[in-house]
Formats: sequence, C-alpha cells, structure tokens
Amino acid sequence: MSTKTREKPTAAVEADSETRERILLEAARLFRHHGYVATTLREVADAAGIKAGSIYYHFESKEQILGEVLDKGILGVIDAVRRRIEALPPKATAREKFAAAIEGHLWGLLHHGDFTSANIRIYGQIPAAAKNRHRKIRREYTELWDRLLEDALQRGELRADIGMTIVRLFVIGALNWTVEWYNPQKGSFEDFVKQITTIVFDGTFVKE
Amino acid sequence: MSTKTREKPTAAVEADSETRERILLEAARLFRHHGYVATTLREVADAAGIKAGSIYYHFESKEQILGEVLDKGILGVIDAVRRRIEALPPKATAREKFAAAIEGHLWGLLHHGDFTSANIRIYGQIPAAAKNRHRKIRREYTELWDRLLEDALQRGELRADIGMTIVRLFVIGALNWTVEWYNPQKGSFEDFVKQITTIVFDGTFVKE
DNA sequence: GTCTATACCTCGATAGAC
DNA sequence: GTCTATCGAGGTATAGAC
Repeated sequence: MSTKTREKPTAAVEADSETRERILLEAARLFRHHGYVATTLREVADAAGIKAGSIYYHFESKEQILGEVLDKGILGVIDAVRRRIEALPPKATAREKFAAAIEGHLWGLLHHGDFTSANIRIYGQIPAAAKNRHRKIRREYTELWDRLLEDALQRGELRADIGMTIVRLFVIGALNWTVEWYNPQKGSFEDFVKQITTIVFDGTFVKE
Repeated sequence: MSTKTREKPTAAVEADSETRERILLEAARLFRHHGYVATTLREVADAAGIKAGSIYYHFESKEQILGEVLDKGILGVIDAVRRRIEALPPKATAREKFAAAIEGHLWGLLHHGDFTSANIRIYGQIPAAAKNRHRKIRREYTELWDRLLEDALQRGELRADIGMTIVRLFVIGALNWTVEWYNPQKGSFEDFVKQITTIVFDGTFVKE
C-alpha cells in the first residue's frame, strides 16, 4: 500500500480543471445573450452539467466569473494582434502593420465570440469595481493602436485631415461590432478580412 | 355644487404626462448604464422623484417601459434620416443621399443618447417577446439603407468589389457605436459628421 | 468535488388608504 | 395620482452530508 506505482507525477500543475473551463464557457455564452445580471448561477450550473452550489468550489463569487470572462475576451484579441505584428518583416510599411492589426483583431474577436461579445456588450453595465480592473488593460491596447497610427501619420500614409483619435475610436468600434453580425457561412474568413480592410483603408465609394 | 366654473376645458388630449415622460427618461438612462434586468423599478422611481408603486399608474409593467424606451431610440433616428433625405433636391447624387443619411443617423443617435445607447446596448439581451416586436421596424430601417446602396451601386458610385450587405452592416454598426465614445466637448457636431463621412466614403489612409 | 437544503435578501407587482 | 404595506418568486451564497 505504501509504494504503489505512481507512474505519472501528474505535475502539481493546477491546470484549469475541465469543469472550471466549462463554467467559464457557458457563463460567457449566457452573459453574451442575456446580460450579466440577468444570467443566474443556476442557469450557468445547469448548462455546465452541475448544480448551482458546486460553482463555489471553483469560484468565489459571480463577479469573479465575470472578471475571468472579460479577461479572456480582451486578452485573446490582444494576443492575436501582437503575434501578427511581430511576425512582420522589420521594413513593413505602416499600411502592412495596420492590416496585420486588423486581421489579428478580427481573428481574436471572432475566434472567441462568446467571450468577446460578452465583453463588448456588458462592459458598459458591469459593477464599477470590475470596470476599474479592466481599464488598464484596455488602455494598453488602445496605446498599441495609437502607436500604429502615429507611425502611419509620420510616414505620410495616414490621412492628415482626420483626427487620429477619431480614426482609432471609429475603427476599433467598427471592428468590434462585427462580432454582432459576422456570419461565417457567407464566405471565408480571409475574404471577410479583405473586404473589411479595404473599407477601412480606402472607403466604400469610388474615388471621385 | 352643480354648475361650478370649469374655466379650461383642459382638452381631453391625454398628452403624455410630465411624470410619465420623466419615468421614460430616467429608465433609458439607467437601462443604458446598468442594463435592463439590473435596473430596478425602485431606482427608476427614485430618479423620477416618485415611489415605486406609483409607476404602475403610468405603465402596466417593466417590460412596457422597456418597449417604449426601445421605440424612442430607433424612431428618433429613422425620423431624422428620412427628413434629411426628403429635403434633398431630386437630382442629388447617391453620394449626397448617403451623406444625408449618415448625418441624420448620427444626429438622431447622439441627440437621444440615452435612448439610442440603451437600445444598442441591451437589444441583444432583452426578452424574446420584446425583440420580436422590434424586428419589423429594424428591418424597415435596414431596407432604407439597402435602397440607398443599391442606387449608389447602379450609378457606379459605390465600390463594386465589396458586398453591399457587408457595407451596410459595417457602416451602420460603426455609426451606432459612436454613441459610446462621441465627446461633444472635443469639437463641433458638424466637424464630427464631416470626419466620419470622409472615413466612410474615402477611408483612413492616403490613396496609394 | 459535487450534492441537498436553506438562510437571507431584493425583485416586480398588487391592494387599498388618502 | 401618489402613497404605504406586503405578497410570492427567485436571486446569491453558505453549511454540511456524502
């Protein structure tokens, strides 16, 4: 009984348990479609195949679940954008960098749809405490875009007759909202990105 | 006691009472910032300067208040767009019509900020019954934009290499989201409209 | 690690006085 | 037309068995 075979050290890595992940996944989906307050922990538990009380073994509170859902939403996007920009050759143009950022943003956004949509939809409505925690990470992300725009402006690639801040707010807002209407059954993702990128760079109307 | 002076006929016009309007206004503001479910009728009553029970003299239920808030949000926008398009001379170009629609949309949107933002933020999260009532009016509005785009395409003013539906979804989504970040203290409304319109028509980057 | 049972709270809505 | 008082339902969170 003492020297039993312990084949795998099972590495004390407290890898996220499967149940815990399922709770987050279902919470994101329900937050997205019904809102944070309207979603009950009984619903989340039900969707995850457990009972409500069991949630508290994995999380301290409903608000903690909210926090992790919000994190997953934005971190997935940021990561995708950073990767694509870093993968570019050093002498890439501002336009190429900007295109990489758009593609990364859309990929991260649509790839984690429930998390990103939940983030976008409910961010304006969450408790102030949860909002404060996320303000910093959001600001870092906008600064990343501002650096891209600043670069493009100095190289003469960005239009100079529109405020940089308006461009950033308009573009990120427009990209974010695509998660509300994007339909993967109406064409490939690559094609979708191409069209959105074209609109952002060159607009929707024929040059006068 | 019978023939008492009744000076003003007070016109049986059941004009929206002041209290009723105040309830809608505060409800819109609270729905916008906290969501529909998170907002309690006690909060609404408090903000409107009455007690919770009194709300039921003016409305049958919380959901009825929601319906009227959603209506005000979208009807104000539709009305502003229609007016501006109808005010154009008959031989206006598609570009001029589209610009008028953008200006009207932004004006209606930002002029009724609490109602339109509440509409946009919570539409994805309201009870199915409330959603169904509004689907029709939303569809009529998108058809209005589709006619503008169809016209522009046939006249060769709209780019032909981007799907019309994508353009409509992207543009309306982008415009709607401006209510989340527009700051009237950072320039005039006219200037704002001009910049947004330029981006939509001609994009953000210098022509290659 | 998940269950049942339940404490405690606040919600939307109603009834009836004024 | 607004008030106070209250009902029944359903929320988050906890305690303790298994």
